[in-house]
Amino acid sequence: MKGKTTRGHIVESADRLFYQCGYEHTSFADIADSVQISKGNFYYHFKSKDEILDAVIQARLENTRNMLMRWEVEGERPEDRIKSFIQMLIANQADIKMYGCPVGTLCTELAKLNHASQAEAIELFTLFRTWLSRQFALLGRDADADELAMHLLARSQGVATLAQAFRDESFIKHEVRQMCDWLSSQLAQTNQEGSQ
Amino acid sequence: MKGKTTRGHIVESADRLFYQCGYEHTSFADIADSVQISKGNFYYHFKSKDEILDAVIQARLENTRNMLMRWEVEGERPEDRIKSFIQMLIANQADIKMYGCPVGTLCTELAKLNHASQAEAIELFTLFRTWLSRQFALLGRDADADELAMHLLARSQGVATLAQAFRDESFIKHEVRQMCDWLSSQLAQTNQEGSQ
DNA sequence: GTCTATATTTGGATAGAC
DNA sequence: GTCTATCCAAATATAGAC
Repeated sequence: MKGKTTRGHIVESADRLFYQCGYEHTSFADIADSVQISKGNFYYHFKSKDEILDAVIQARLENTRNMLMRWEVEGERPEDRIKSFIQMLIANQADIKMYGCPVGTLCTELAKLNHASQAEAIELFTLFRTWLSRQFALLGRDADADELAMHLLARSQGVATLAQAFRDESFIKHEVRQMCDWLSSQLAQTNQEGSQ
Repeated sequence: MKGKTTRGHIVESADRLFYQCGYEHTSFADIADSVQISKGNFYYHFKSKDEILDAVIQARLENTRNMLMRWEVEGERPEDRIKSFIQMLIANQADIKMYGCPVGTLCTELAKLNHASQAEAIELFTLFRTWLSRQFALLGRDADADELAMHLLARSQGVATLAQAFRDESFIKHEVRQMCDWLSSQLAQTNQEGSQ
């Protein structure tokens, strides 16, 4: 969709390069090469590198919102939807093994740069956080829904960081199983409390 | 100790700046300013920026080895020593909130740069991994000692990443309590199996 | 809208005086 | 061992032709 216009191509390539090589390490020349346009043409579409970053983050936000809506529709019960989140680690394991989590690594980098778009990047985390929190609330865990959401987010971040450091996909699979077990135990706990 | 010589000062300042601002984003000028020497003097002590990074990683490796040996001496039982690891998140919570985990963020950055010193940085993770694994083995969990070690490492990485993104120290405290609970449940499981 | 050419700045690195 | 001066390459950004 986005890829049809030159601007769309730029955002698409920048998105991938920022993920694979980092924001600061990716130069205009890299993006220009990738999109097959001249460096000069660039500035017709964006005033600065920061503007490209903004566009990339906005695109990621939109993609994430769409994905969460899809999960919401496709998953019958809240626990099925939470499983969609956990399974994302499996679906993207090849990329995660090579480049880590696109959200976590971007937030980490922007924090060190003290970059103006930090807040926007963190909003990516917030999308998952509030969505997961809502699913847990639907399961009757209103009281600690946000804590459960943050716990699950943290688990997936840790898995991504170590899977990348040790270049280990089997670790992802192993931890995903444990996260599913954890979810089941939380459901059991919920049902137990609900029946009291 | 290291801080007495100019070389030591450079490594010390570079270590802090690499942690707070990232390796690539930290320039020679930044380090020179911090150490209060001229940029030229620099090259008497190191041939390149990469060499400084190597020195920083070696210093961190040594500091980590010393810390692990200290924990080994100070902690009576293996579970006490593992608690030392978990408590590290509390001891360093102010820094973690601002800059994340020094090991995780360095490994993540070097991976994106595809930097030659990646392997050395990952060795920092390996130190914790093998040390934790040994503690779990001492608890009689030889079979899954490494998995337990990786699980704990991942948990702490995830906590650091999210605590930094959301600038939230209370999240660290909350998750540390849960990690201690998890450790207790693992000990219970171990004792149960041991008595069968 | 896209190109080439170029200005400007920064950062890593060297030379040589002291 | 430390300094100043300088070189060189890379990266962001601009100007202006087509």
